[in-house]
Parts: sequence; C-alpha cells; structure tokens
Amino acid sequence: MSADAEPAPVSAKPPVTLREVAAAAGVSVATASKALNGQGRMTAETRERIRAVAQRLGFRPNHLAQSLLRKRSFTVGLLTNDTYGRFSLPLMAGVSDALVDNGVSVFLCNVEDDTRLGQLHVEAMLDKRVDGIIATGKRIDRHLPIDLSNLRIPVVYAFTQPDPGAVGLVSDDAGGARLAVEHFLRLGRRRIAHVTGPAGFAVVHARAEAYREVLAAHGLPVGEPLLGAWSEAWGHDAVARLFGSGRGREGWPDAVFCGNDQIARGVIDALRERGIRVPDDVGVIGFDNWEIVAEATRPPLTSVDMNLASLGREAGLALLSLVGGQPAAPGIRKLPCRLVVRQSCGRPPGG
Amino acid sequence: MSADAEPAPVSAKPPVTLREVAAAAGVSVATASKALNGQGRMTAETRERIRAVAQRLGFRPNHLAQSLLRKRSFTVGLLTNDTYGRFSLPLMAGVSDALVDNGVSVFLCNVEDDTRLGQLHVEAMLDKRVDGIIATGKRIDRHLPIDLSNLRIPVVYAFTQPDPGAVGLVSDDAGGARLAVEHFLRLGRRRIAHVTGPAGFAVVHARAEAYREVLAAHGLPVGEPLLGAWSEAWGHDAVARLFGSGRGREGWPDAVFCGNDQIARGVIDALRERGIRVPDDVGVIGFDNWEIVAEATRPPLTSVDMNLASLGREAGLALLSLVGGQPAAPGIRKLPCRLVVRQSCGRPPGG
DNA sequence: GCGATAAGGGAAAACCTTTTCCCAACTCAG
DNA sequence: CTGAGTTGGGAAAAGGTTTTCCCTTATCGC
Repeated sequence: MSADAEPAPVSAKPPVTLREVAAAAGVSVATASKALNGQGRMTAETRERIRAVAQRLGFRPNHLAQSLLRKRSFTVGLLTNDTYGRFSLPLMAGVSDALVDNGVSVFLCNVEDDTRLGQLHVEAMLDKRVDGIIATGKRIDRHLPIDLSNLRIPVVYAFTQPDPGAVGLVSDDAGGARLAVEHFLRLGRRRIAHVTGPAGFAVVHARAEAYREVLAAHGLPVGEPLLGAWSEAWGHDAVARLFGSGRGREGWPDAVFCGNDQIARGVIDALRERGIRVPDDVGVIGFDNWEIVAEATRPPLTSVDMNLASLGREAGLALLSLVGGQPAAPGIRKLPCRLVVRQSCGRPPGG
Repeated sequence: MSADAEPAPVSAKPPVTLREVAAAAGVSVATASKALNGQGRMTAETRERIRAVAQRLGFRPNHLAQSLLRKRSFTVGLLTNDTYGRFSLPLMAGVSDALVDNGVSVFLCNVEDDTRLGQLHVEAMLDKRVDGIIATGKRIDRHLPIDLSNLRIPVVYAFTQPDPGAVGLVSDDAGGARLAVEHFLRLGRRRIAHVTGPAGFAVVHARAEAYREVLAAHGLPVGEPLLGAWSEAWGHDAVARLFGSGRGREGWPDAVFCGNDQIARGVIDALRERGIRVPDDVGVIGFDNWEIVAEATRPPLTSVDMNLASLGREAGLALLSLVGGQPAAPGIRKLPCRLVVRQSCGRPPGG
C-alpha cells in the first residue's frame, strides 16, 4: 500500500452536481443555487457555508443544463475556408480573444471549399444551439460556399463577402493603399509604380484606384498599375518591365508599391540582382505585413498591415451585440489598415 | 404590399421541439422520439408518418438536451499556443476533419503562452462538458503552460510535449532526416552538409543524430552539423562558412540538408549569388515543406513534410477512442514524415 | 368464448440547473 | 394577544430529449 503518490485513477467519476452540494450543506438545491448565484434571501452565514461546501467539493455548474434553460449556449461557430492561409489564423485568434473574455467559446469549422462539408458544419452548429456564427474567408470578394441567409441566428461576416443585408467587416484596402502611397510622397518619392495581383480580385482594383487617386491629387503622373500574380516570380518579372532597357534610367520609378509581400520580395530580390539599391534608389512597400516574409527581405520590408486580429475582435464583438439583441447596422464596415515601417522605403529626406 | 420577396423576418422564433412534432403527428413525445431514432416497436406506417411530420416541421434534436442525458457532449477542446505559426493550421484542420466526420465539434482555444488564459479556457471547456481535450503546440519539446494531468477527461497531445503517462503524437524527425539524407545518397551525393536551427531545440539534435547515423552507416565522412537560427539569414551565413575561401573547391559539399525551409531558402539564394548552381553543383533539401516558401525558391525546394494534417487526424481519432473507453497505450507515438521531391536536389544519375 | 401472448403506444423519470411561487416562523406594533 | 409584515428557505416547474416500464388492445389457439 504505497501511501505516497496517489496515482490519480483514470476512472471518469462523474462531476459534482448541485444536488450533492446541497445535500452536503444540508439545504435544498434551490437554496444552493441561489447561494452560489447571489440570488434569493438567506443569512450571510448560510450563503457562506454553501459556498464553502461547493468550493470544497469542486463544484462547477454544468453549462449544458444552464444553456438548456437559458436558451443560450454561450457558444458561437467560426466558419473558415482558409485552411492553410496566413489570413485566418490572426483573424481566428482575434475572434477567440474577444469572445473568451465574454465567456463565449468558439467552435472551429473548417469547411474548405466544400459545400457539403459546410452544410454539415452548419447543421452541427445549429444542433448544438450556437448563439451565432462568424463566417470567415480568404478573400473579401468571394462568398463561402454555404448559404447562411435564413438561419434564425445572427451571422457576422469577417474578411469574406457578406450576404446582402448582413453585417460584414473587411479591411479598408483603399485606405491601406493610400497609407503606402502617401508615405512614399512624404519621403519625397515622385515616380511611384504599383505592382499587384490578378485582375480577378476586387482588392486589386480597390488598391489600384486609391493609388491613382492619391497621385492625381498631388498632380503627379499616374502610371498604369501592373497586374499579375500574387507571387515572387511576378515581382521579378515586373521589375524587368519597369526597369528594362526600353526606358531610360530617368524613366525608372523611385518607388514600388506592391500588392502583397511576396511580390515585394520578388521585386526587392530582382532589384538587387540588377544592382539597384533599396531603399536608396528605389523604395518598396508591400501589403499584408506577413512578418516572416517582411522580416526576411533585405532590407526588411515596410508593409501595410490589415489588422486582422482587430478585425477578428471586432467581428466577435459585433456578433455578441447582435446575440444580445442590439440591432446592428447592416452593410460592410471597413476597418483601417496601418503601415508598419521597416527599412525598404527609406527615411525622410530631412531625417 | 409587395407580395413577392418575403423579407424573412429576423425574428428569432424558437426551434421546433420534439413535443411539437409529437403533437402534430398525434402521438406522445416518447413515441416520436422512438420513431425518429429507430427504437421501440410501432407500425411502419406510424414511424413514417412521424418522420414525415418531423421533416416537414424542420425538426432538429437539441443537442444540449441530448448531451445532458447521455453525459457526452460530442465536443472536444483544441488547445494551441501557436497563434501565428504555420504548424497549427494544418494540424487543426486535420483534427477538425477527423472529428466532424464522427459528429464531434471542436472548440478552438488559443492560449498564447499565458497560463491564466489557458486556465480560463480549460475551465470553460470543463464547464461545457467537453468529452476530451487535444493539446497542440509549436514545439515538440515544450509543454503548454497549463496543467492537464488530473482532468478526469482524456487528453491527447499532438506536436507538443506530453505529460508523463499521457498519449502523445509527434512527427518522426529522425525518420524525416533519414529520408532526406538517403535521398541524397541515392542521387550520388557524397559530401552532405547539415545546416540547422539552434541547439535549444530537441528536433535539432534528433535530426542531426539521424544525419550522422546515415552517413556513418554508409561509411561516409560525417561533417559537423552547423547550428544557428531558423532564418534565411543563417542560411546565407552558413553558405559563407561551407563554401568560403578557406576550403578548396573539392572540399565543398555537394548537398546541403537544411533544418527548415527558410534556412534552405537562404542557402539557395546565397549559392546563386556565389554562382554555384542548384541542383547541378549542390543539392538542397529543406524541412517542413512550407509550400509557399518551397515553391518560391529557385529552383523549387525539395523538402521533408511532417504530415501535420495526418498527425492532427490521428490525434483526433486517438482522442475519440479514448473517449469511447478504449485504453490507449500511453507514451509518444512518432508519425512518419514524407519527402516531397521538387527540383532543388537533382535527378538520379541514370534518370 | 376464454385465456395467453404479442403488438403498439404512452406515462414518467432522469439528466442538472434556475426561477417563481409559496410556506412557516419570527418580529413588532398596537 | 392578534394581525401584519418580514425573513429564511423549500417545492415544483421548466428546458428538450431518451429510456424504462407499464397499459391497453388485438390476435390466436383451443
């Protein structure tokens, strides 16, 4: 009989119930419940005694029973189709953070791009009586492959295209682009090129339009944005076009605003291979602030951050207030980006 | 009064209950329950009628009520501290896949490295009566900052250090390293270097040891692995050391096995800058198979894949069988890696 | 036509907690 | 000492489902 090191039997003995607490304290379950919840009337002594017993027994109320009664599960579903992407993780973390602070747990639903799988998840959520659903994607301009429009529970869309009449939160891509271009202008750059992704993406146009507007507003010549792919390789190719032998050296840009960090990486590498110095000859700014890329470029990349964690947090809070019965203004709300300045864009002339 | 386009009032009218189905079908709730679950005895006609009514009313059983009764919530918690990492996402997707197919939903718990937050999440899970917990991390050789050892519900550890006596699943890093080195040997490479991460990581030693063993087993000279950081920059530096002027050209390695894909990227870039051709002069293999990096290197990078999605799937299934009462052998189970061959290692001499 | 058996279906308890309503006992003023 | 008011605490219903046990009715053999 080894008296030490009680080996904590794996036996799943059932959790302590309120009934047991009440019995141990010599009161009814009703009184026990009221004591623990600060409800009802009783002597302070009784209340304390019940609390002490509950504490000693390690009582924890069964949320399933509570939910059944309250018709509120304090649980929401988080749908995403971005399995491998870098967008969903910070977003999900933001959602989770905002909600756990409010006692709400989050069901993770990875739906890929599979309608059947999505249906499966949504039905599971509904059966589990989630209080609401957050739909998340990898593109602002695409729907998830699931219909969430007649769900009788609130739905918030974050970083994905919302249903008409629903509430959606996305990044302000135009604003982010303005941030980048205006920063270049403050640094004294004047011939600013824009190398970005494929025409099929709405953000490509939103950012390109903002780029044009800022330049036009400053009376500067507006180059035609170069549309391509979201890849390093395209960044290389774009440099070949912008800095090719066809143009004179004085026709070269002194800044390149890139549609994402991978393009920027390609641009920077290609410039170095051509002996063009970054940031001395040409400044570069990326988009997404994907740290692991932005910090590995030489020099480290200034980039527009979409604040996805905040976006997630806001989405969580928006859903919470919807669940609480507050009517939220439907429509798309754009959340500001921020510029994370590293060394690829250069310092201000005076500094 | 527009008669078309009924605007689907947002009113949250409560879901249909079994009682309503029973009433509509003119039977008792008991009979209705049995009809829908294929239990009890009744005429096929009755059963069908009840099913039809349930269908028509859109009845879906309330899982909270079911869980309360069955003492099983068909829900598990997924703890992770890898908020921004590339490891957790495929792992989580694998877990989620394996479980949703079994009707089990997954609570996402992002605990950062914060003990308080972890405690909060674990208690929330316990209160919600999860059937089990999967603990996930970003390092095999580190604990999560939470104690899960006396939890009365099963716990499975995936890609993080398990508690003693618990069941844990990790990648077989030594096996992965062998895969890489043996592939080089098959390709006829003989002077194989190893550039890897910091000494503080257990995987660094596991992989280095396997690297040594394979070379020794083939009677080849074993170079000392170069330990550094998990970064591109270290890859650059390592090339400077391996291919520096100190050694004669014939002392140069003809292959470099890298501890991760970022190091490999740095190595490849540095080799190109030195005019050394990959894979003709030197083959390179990475680790992690981080596609977005592996496919952007020039040439695309051969890399060891840890099969994290499978790992997640296995972890989910292991937890499920534990929850089902099957006693699982405690201890660490290592799951094999696989080599994803691209173009950075060269083709076999004959091919 | 009678007893036995099977078939079809229902009543009620159970899961755990919260909340409303109620009851008994006590206090206090008159 | 009586009536009103207050205090402390309990009984019971509610929430939705499953399951056990029981009851009624029909069927069948003789």
